[in-house]
Amino acid sequence: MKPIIPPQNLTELLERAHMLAGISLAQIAAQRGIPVPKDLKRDKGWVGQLVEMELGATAGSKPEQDFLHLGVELKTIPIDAQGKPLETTYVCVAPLINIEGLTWQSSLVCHKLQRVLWVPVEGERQIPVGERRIGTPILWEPDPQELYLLQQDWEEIMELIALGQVEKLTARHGEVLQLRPKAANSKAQTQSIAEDGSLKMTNPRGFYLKTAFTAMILNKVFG
DNA sequence: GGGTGATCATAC
DNA sequence: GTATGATCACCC
Repeated sequence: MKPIIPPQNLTELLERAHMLAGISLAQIAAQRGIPVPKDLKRDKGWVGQLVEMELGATAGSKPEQDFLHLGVELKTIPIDAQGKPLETTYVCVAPLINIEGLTWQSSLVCHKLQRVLWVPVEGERQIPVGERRIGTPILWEPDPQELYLLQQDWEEIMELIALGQVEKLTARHGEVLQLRPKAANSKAQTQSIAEDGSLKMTNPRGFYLKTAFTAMILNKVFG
């Protein structure tokens, strides 16, 4: 088994990612001596962590980019036979308190999305997990219009959070970026801002990219 | 069928 | 609880 060392530079990372194109998840898992789950119901992060490992991402639970030294965030994305995303893409947890002075440019969303290596993976449930193949990787940096859309949504959502309206926010807010629950379950609680400016408890939220947005990103290369 | 809200595993 | 990795599954 070859040791997995973090890629030294961007070129090396891209080379590794391109070598995975067309490979099945079972092939990679076998190399690593990792069992393939029968489905992802209880292994929702399995594909992502397998690819992370294979590409030499720094393991850990830090709120940082996967390849900090390269300024790259890694995202696997499940796609259907047409190459369309099957799921929204989780970005990061949403800050609900101590957000005075927080700007788009200083936000975690902005930082993480500065440069993303998208690794498409067949994700239709009818395909056995092990038989699902990895697709062509896409290194993406948001263009001015994409940045504009992201910033608009982020500012609208954060404004409502700051005003104590987090409970009124739904996944329907935002054109490309949405806020949704991100927790062990609906009973999980964290601090948030109340309408009178004091603190209250609410279900933790996370930022997600909507599928129409990620579909556009993938299509820029596909077509 | 698609999208929103809910949930799963794991490390610390 | 918070953070990582996300997909599940129910309701419209």
